Amino acid sequence: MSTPDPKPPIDFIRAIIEQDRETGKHGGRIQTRFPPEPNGHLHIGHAKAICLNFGVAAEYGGLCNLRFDDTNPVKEEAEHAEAIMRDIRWLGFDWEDRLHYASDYFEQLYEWAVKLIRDGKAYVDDLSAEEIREYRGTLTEPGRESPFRDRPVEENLDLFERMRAGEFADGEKVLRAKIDMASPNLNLRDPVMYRILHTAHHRTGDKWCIYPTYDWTHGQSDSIERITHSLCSLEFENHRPLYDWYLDQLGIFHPRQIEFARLHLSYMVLSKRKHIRLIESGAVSGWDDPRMPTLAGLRRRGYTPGAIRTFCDRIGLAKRESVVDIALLEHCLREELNRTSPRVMAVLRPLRVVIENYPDGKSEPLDCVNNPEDPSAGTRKVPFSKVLYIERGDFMEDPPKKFFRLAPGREVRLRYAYFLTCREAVRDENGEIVELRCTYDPETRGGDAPDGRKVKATLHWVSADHAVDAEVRLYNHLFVREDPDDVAEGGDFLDNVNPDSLEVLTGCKVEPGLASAKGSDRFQFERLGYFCVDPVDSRPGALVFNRTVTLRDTWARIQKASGGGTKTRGR
RNA sequence: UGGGGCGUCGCCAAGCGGUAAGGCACGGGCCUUUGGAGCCCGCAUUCGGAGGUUCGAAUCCUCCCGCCCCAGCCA
Repeated sequence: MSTPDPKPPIDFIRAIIEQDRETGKHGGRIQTRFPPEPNGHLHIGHAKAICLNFGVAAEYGGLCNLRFDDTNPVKEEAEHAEAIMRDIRWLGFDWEDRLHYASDYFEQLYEWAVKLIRDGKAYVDDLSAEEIREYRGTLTEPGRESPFRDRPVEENLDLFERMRAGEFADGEKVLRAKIDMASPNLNLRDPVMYRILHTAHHRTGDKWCIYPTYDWTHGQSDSIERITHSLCSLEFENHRPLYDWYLDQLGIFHPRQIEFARLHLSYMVLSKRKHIRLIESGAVSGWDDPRMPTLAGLRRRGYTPGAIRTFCDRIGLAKRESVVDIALLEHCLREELNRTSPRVMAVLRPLRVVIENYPDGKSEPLDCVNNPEDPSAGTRKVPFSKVLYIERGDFMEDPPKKFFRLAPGREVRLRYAYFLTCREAVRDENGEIVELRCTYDPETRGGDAPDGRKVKATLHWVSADHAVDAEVRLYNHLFVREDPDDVAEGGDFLDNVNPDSLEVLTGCKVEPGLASAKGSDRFQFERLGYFCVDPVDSRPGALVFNRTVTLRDTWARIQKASGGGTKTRGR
């Protein structure tokens, strides 16, 4: 009662930052940055880094920059930078006027390189790429020094200037830092600082034909921007001594780099290289395919930025490589969608129902609640009539024990409408059930029986005469295994692509109010899941919905537990 | 048999010498006009393993085992 609330646990990075604030480091100033390379698209793994960097800055009264690490002109494009900015804004973050490019620092970097040469800390090397590799040594053997390592400073200066002037061909020379060819850390074995690339850059055009490597650029870029905490993923831990070396040689502002484990998700693949292969193999339609873990794909699928943000808050932050269960992401999604999505009725696999005792030609508007989680969402009218569609999976002629939906002779409730009793299943010449003959109880309008009798199930429905047709795309996990890389000898992650990851349903029947749905409108199709209008393929009169995520489905779990049984057709 | 990291419940993750938080998943119950939502309960005598220090160890020491990263003129 009177004991003060214990401080909620914070992650190790925030702990370091809080400590730095207390000790007054940098005068308490906090500055972070998100440093993407403008190639490829952002995915949910990047979202973790974005939420961390922008989140930390916001929490501690600091600032977060957006900086494009555009040091490799052969791989980068302006259009990717645009897509990345759009994705970050969509996620809900704002870098205001702090948009930077590593390429803005090329001139400064060049001057610093000259300084290192003057100080005898860098040299121009004529070795070829292959030779450099050979000279580097191995994990267990030290490397050998290049024969060009001890060139006089004046010669290095001259050569480096001529490299910049374009006198040499690609690959002919490089500038290397002179550190230690015997270091057990291979990054310190005279790393390359500049390579010759006669390639136009998306921002600097033809101004340069030598380009700084990432390792020579990153730390100084952070320094220039006065980044106090430079957060990056684990694989850069081995590079930290190199970044420290550069900063120390230059005697410039020294950010603190802290590494954390990047995100891995079950049933997903989070690497640019693999995403490209998925696209090129035709497994998915593109970067924004709703099955892709890219922010573009998730957005099109119907994910909300808020759900992704809370997911990033809940996965925690540590140095241990881990694989987060996709169920956690889906949980965060449902949590938000449940609160915010208007309910609507849609029948994906229609089964015709004729109510024999309902007057021909009559139709009545029934009151339906838009969102039981949000009274302010109000109600709407949905037309009811003699002929309806219900979900095929909601009827079974010979139901198993725990199935309590419709069956011959059984009474159920039609949501917001009436109690309905099945009298007969009508079959076609192939023996397939094509229609149900039913009766309703006029006393149960609205869904309650005056005599107090109960039913065990409530079904969604759509009036046949009023229904609007739609196409619905059902998505399942893109991979068939939790770890897509879990393949047989010589196999490939593409072998694990789920052949049923996309199921397209046409002739679905949705309630009439949906005719005007557009953009990326989100809905809960009652009893089925959350769906959104596909922002690229949907048209008025030719609606297309994407299933964002299913509702939790106890019945499906019961079926699965009891040995699978019938395939979950209706769900 | 070089260096750098990491090993706490099925999956994440707190914990930092005082006797294992929380979330997801899972199981059970209540409630319910969504088999949804909500509510309640359960779920690590044990922290990769083995020794040791200590009144007391997931936390300190030693050894061992396992996993990840590094030999791009990628980032």
